[in-house]
Amino acid sequence: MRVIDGDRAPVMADVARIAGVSHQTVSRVLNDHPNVRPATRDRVLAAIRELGYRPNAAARTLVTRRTNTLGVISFNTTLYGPASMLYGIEQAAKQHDYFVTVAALAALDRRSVLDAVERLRDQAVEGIIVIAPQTTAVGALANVPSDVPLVAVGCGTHSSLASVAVDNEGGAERATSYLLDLGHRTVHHMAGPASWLDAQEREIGWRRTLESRGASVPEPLTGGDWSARTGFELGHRIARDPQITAVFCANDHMALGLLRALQQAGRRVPEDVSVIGFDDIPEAEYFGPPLTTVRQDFDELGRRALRSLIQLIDADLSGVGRASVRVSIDPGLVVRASAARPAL
Amino acid sequence: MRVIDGDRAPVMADVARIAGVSHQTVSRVLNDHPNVRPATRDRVLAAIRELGYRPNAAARTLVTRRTNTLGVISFNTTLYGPASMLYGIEQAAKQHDYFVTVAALAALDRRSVLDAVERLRDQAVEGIIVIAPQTTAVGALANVPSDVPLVAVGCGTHSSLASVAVDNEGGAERATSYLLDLGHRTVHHMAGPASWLDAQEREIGWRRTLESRGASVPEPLTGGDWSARTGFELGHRIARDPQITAVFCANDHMALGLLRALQQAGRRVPEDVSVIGFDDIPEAEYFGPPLTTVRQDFDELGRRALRSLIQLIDADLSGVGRASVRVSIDPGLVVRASAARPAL
DNA sequence: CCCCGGAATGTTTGCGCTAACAATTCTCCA
DNA sequence: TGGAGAATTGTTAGCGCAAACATTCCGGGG
Repeated sequence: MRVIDGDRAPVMADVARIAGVSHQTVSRVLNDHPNVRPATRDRVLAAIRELGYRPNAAARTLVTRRTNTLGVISFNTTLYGPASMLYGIEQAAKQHDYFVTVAALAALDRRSVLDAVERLRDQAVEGIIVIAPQTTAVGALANVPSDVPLVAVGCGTHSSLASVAVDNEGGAERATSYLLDLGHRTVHHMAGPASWLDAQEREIGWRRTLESRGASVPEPLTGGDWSARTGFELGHRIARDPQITAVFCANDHMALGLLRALQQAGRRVPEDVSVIGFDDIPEAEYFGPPLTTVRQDFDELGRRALRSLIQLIDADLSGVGRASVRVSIDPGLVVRASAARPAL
Repeated sequence: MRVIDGDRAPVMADVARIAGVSHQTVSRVLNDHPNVRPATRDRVLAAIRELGYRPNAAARTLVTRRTNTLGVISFNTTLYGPASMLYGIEQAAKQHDYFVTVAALAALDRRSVLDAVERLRDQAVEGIIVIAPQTTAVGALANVPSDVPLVAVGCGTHSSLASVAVDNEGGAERATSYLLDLGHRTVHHMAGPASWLDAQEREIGWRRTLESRGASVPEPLTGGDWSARTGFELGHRIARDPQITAVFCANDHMALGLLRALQQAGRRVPEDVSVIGFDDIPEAEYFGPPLTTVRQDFDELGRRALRSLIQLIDADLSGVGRASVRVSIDPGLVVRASAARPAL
């Protein structure tokens, strides 16, 4: 018996004593077992309320071997995309009675990713969602021991992992076609960081569209890192080239930088240059001018990822072999004011 | 004995058997106890590696009564501020060997906040950080049973809670003074949502500055919800009023909306109207024109909150009474191109 | 040479819970 | 009215670990 006995948190046995039943009956009430007389159940519930009893999660986990916890690994939760996905994941997890613990990645190398996985496994998460859309990360993930279900979200659909992603190529194609349809001879591309799958896929979609439409394929502008800053820097190059009439940017932030660079150079959007982004961040509508862009539903992406993960977990629990989940979501073009027919 | 005995995860006893020691010695090695002969330690570590042994967190928690887990409650992790704070918190938590589980708030009422707290307590978190800067949330928090340490971050410093926050009044004062110093007769204010403490405090700082400098205090523009959209809508009103030469916006996103509205109305920034924001989001530098704004270091805010929380937890553990932590961080003005002297 | 004291290791106990099994009550019909 | 069988409740046995206590080992001083 402890010294400070009075303020020890109540345990199941305490509840049982008050309710005049065995602790097992308390357990049955808590776990919604059938075959508990309603009157008994009520007595137990009353005792629980009276004591402010709260089941000990660790003890339960120890015997059931379930933690009801999922892990989310994310590179930079500060970006709009990852932040939204995390939000969607948490919302959905709550509904499925799972907790979500996050592991932010300090860097992107193989090592950091595996460390994060280890960290989460130490905490005995039942499954992991990875928001780390870089080739290195996806590569590292292939090495993860398969005893923990794992879903990659927004990491392209080409990897061998279970994954949920937007159809980047399709989105890029839509944007590029739209510009071509407006009458532009060709479309330039401000690419995202080469190490990101999304960037690669968007570039592929753009290139493929130009080729299939018989348009010339200009050298894409590389070196961007998704930020407005690099969009601005690369934008200067675009602003200097009067040949360029249409640009498809790999994301909205870079598009913002480009708009700024064009404005500074005195080139009007969309009269002189048409610009299309990717993501549809909430601010895109208020850029100058409002940005035409490809919409990604990050929230939905997160929810879908969560659902896939739970499928995987349930399959594991019931001993069924895992079906390799692979979900692709179709992005839509949001037409606003930054793209128009070219001047003659 | 279980049917599937072969692939059961190894436990401490397995390691002990392989290393030829007792399970307690394994425990000692794991917990860095002194008085373990180096040779023994090596044998144990080798056995651990060989088996791929991983301690069972639940079992350890059951006996130590420590989960090494912290909870973060956040309203909308999609916003730049909360997302950054969450990031800072997680980074810091990792260093202190804590896990972070998040609970996103579906709504802002008292009930949702308390539900989130309950959820986290069910998971036996050792402490909670709340990122929910609304009056209602803070009010609800006052009702939380005090057996779990709790720190509010970015929720103003006026509540009775332990808190870490930016000096909103100071920041607002800095922005307002700057505009006044440029020669504007007065400064208008596009306020944030009235239910947010930050919004209230920024408005107070703005008002106090005008009063102390003897400038007239115009009616603030209300109804904003931090979004570019509402900034745009309220912006129309500003654009129509030729008297207005300077506006202090409660945050950068609303400032973006305002810039757009002014541009649409043909009013130039900063020649006709000066605009200052609050937050310094990464994009602010690339607005048209680059936004002069008050910088909040969200990352640092998150780290500080975490440190405060850990102090609280340690105080609890060692039985010392909790000192009421209250940290205030000084925001700085970032001068860019959206504010200038008024036209004569 | 023996014994003492600390270093190193082992044994036992219990954390709070659920599963498995055992025991006790009801029901309902022959 | 007496059971058979179901419904309800109780008892026991771990889950995997760390703390408390018990034991063994070892080196050096008397």
